[in-house]
Amino acid sequence: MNVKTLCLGILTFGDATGYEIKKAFQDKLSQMYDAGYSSIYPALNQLTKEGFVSCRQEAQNKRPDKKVYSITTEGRLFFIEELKKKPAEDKFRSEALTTLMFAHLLPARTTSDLIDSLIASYEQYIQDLSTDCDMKQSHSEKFLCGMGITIRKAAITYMQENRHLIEADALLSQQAAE
Amino acid sequence: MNVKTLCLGILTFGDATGYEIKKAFQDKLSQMYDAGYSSIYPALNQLTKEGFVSCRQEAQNKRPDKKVYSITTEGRLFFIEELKKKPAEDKFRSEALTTLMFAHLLPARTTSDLIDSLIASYEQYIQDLSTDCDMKQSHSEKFLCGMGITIRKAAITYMQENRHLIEADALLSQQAAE
DNA sequence: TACGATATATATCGAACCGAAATATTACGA
DNA sequence: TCGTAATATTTCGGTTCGATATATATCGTA
Repeated sequence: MNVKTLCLGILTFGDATGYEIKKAFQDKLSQMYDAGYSSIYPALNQLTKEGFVSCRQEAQNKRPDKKVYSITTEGRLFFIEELKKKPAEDKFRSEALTTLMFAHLLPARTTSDLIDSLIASYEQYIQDLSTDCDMKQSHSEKFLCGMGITIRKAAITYMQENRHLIEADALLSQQAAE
Repeated sequence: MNVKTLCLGILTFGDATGYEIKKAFQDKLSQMYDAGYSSIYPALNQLTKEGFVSCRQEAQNKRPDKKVYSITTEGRLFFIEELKKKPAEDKFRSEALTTLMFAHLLPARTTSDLIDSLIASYEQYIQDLSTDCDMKQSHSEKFLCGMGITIRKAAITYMQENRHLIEADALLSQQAAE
């Protein structure tokens, strides 16, 4: 599973331009998989060469030509085969939480501020997602959306209940330094 | 924040070889940030050129020379400056959950099996982490470890309580097709 | 004892992916 | 009117990933 394959997957919902595919990544999948233009447009060119999508060019008045992509029968078959393959392990990367491993090198205040702003950004995320989530039509989308909210709520509660572990360390090492 | 910077960070805990740095990524940071040899070794070469680490070569009997890296004063200062920068947004990527967006293209059984094996892999992860977590010395490590466990537990509960949303859809579209 | 698996140790290739910028126009709100 | 957001595509450079190659020691087990 990669960006190329997922472009194909998004086209199973209907024809779309590269720009619209990028929006679909954000609307439908951003919780679980994101992709940028610099991955999507080259992917569409490759898929066209391979015969998995077809492309019709629509001229627009005073805008760049719109290229509308459709999935072909071969593309559909290929995508379903890819779906059946064992998915890769989930990946999570957080620079903010990584920073906490080096709390001993920073002033105690910085550590606390970092946790505060991490909690704040998660709360913001939950708020944005909650309004989105109600508007979703399909059950799958609601499921994924709710998953994103649940995970972040659990993370916030955990941070609030356990931040003292890290903050105590930071204070101690600061006192030792003084 | 990137692999290069984090190699520097790991060296603040003490001298290490590339191989040992890889292990430190797994032991200390795997929850939050992972890196492979193909990122670490070139990073160490660059850091050496830039004067942020020094390298002493230790000959070993019948094994390749061991290159032990130490962080320099400039390296330490540079790392602390990097730590102060605003961290990038957290990133999460799950091919398994992404697959669920295309449940309508797969037989209903496959969807259920997918959720089952996702729950199983999270449970395995929690078990592995729990034993690790008790052995951790520093509070920061315990904090991050606990975070990983908490998030996955929340995800499992959510999936168990809401999987029917997706599974009902899959059954319906299958009946419609028959 | 022989065999396979695991651990130590480094290097590198190609592919995938990301972030940012360039380009050009319309539409909308302050 | 001025700036910002939306529509739409392309591309550059840098980062990262996955896989493979090389070489040896050690440990368990059949």
